[in-house]
Amino acid sequence: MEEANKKILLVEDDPNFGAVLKDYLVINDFEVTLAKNGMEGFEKFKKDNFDLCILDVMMPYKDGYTLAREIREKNKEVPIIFLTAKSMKEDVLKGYKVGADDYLNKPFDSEVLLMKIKAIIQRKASETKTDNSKFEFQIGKFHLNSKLRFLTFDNEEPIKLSPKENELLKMLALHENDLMPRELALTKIWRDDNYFTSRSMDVYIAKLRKYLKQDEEVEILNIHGEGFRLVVKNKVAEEK
Amino acid sequence: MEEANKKILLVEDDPNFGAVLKDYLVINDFEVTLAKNGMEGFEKFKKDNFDLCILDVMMPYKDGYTLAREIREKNKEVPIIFLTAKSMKEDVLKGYKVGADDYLNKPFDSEVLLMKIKAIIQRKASETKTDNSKFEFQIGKFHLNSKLRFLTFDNEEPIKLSPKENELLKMLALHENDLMPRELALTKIWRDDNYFTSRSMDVYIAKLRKYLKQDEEVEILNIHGEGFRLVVKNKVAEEK
DNA sequence: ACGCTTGTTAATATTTGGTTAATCTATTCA
DNA sequence: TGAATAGATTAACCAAATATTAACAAGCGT
Repeated sequence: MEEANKKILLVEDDPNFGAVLKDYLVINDFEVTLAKNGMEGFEKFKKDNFDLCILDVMMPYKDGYTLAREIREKNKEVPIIFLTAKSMKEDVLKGYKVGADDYLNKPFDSEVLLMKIKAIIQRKASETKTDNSKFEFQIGKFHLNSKLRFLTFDNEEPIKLSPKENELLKMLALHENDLMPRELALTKIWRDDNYFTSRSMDVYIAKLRKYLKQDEEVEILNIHGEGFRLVVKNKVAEEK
Repeated sequence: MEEANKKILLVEDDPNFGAVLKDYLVINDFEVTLAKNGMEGFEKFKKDNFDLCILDVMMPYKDGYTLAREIREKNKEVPIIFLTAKSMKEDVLKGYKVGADDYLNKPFDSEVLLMKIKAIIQRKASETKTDNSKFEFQIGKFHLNSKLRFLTFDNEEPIKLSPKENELLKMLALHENDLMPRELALTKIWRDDNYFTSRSMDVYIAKLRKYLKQDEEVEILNIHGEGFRLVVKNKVAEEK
């Protein structure tokens, strides 16, 4: 996955402290949205997609717990860290009940916060990678299941695909009727772009063509010097 | 889901404190294994399947961080909480680097610990899809009762399955017609993923195939480099 | 100690996957 | 138009993964 900067929603009523903390996080490559109370925090939360929320507990209008509960209603996944000046037991317990991921007493060490943030975000990331997103494709009369590495034509016996065949066909399918740059497949699938991997890729293109020639409507065209194009007749490149 | 008691590995060198904490957790319906140093902790960890590890940082022979690192090598999922007397920043950072889920300074409030435990275990529970409750499966013309470890075909004499045969077949059945990753079975059933356990698993796959070949409709396919797939013909992988 | 079950390791065969080579065709551009 | 470069296709080859059977070791109840 592309390592876009992680977005953090920071809700803190003390403008000085808020600004300092925001700067610190920005310096550490996070994209930070600062809200100065619970109300504003919730509005901003609804308008964007955050990877993490850091909420001050004591705030006017709407305290951190209430905000956390509202956020949880919208999103049961997003990690929440509470900041509090008090270290009262009741508060800590309340925080965990609302579904906090962590808890930090002020004053706290900024490096510790940073570490917690990284730990939490990394944990989420490792959970998300079990996300197999899209793995089924219709290619003319063919059906590709790239998780099971099967290519099925009509009701015939499925063709077993090797990992490379599978990934290459999947990548072509993802660019159906559009250019699939050679370099893309080489860097993503072969993890190296040189003369030999390029020859290897040609071999795989040939294999795929052999499979696909059962269907008149489907073919892999070469775009000289650029890459390949999986053509499915009577269909046009679709936007996403 | 069956609320089996959650298993906690508690590693604490102070025998008094360890015993008290263990009792407290047992009273709160956890199943606690107490180890009095890092060595013992690791041995016990390898022998069982824990839902959570609570590690004291300062211990003779093998400190908490080292132990945590070893545990992480075996299992990247299990939550780890550190206990420490010191509240040195370096220690906290070190803990997070090793992959801690939380951090608690002694003396701490036992209720807070309990809350953290519950929060962490709940989080894991909602992530994991390892369904522990189901124990009866229809596999083509076979019926598997994984509690009694019986595999029945038609009205023939039931086949007794060994624990490993049973768990492996169950795991395949849970993924019927879908990929059952090799690594999943190895980490869950064999608790270790290396060359030898992998060979061992192959042996068990062969045994299961022998049992299953009575039914034409059922077979275990290999997906090279990925895992296995229990195929039941005239059925399709179901979405959830 | 004996037999039985269970699981691991070994030994060996087989299959699969991927790269490279060899040869041939197509495209580009000077 | 004819090198030079890019792509196509088939086959040879090697390494890694899997299959299968057998030998072996540990644990356990009798």
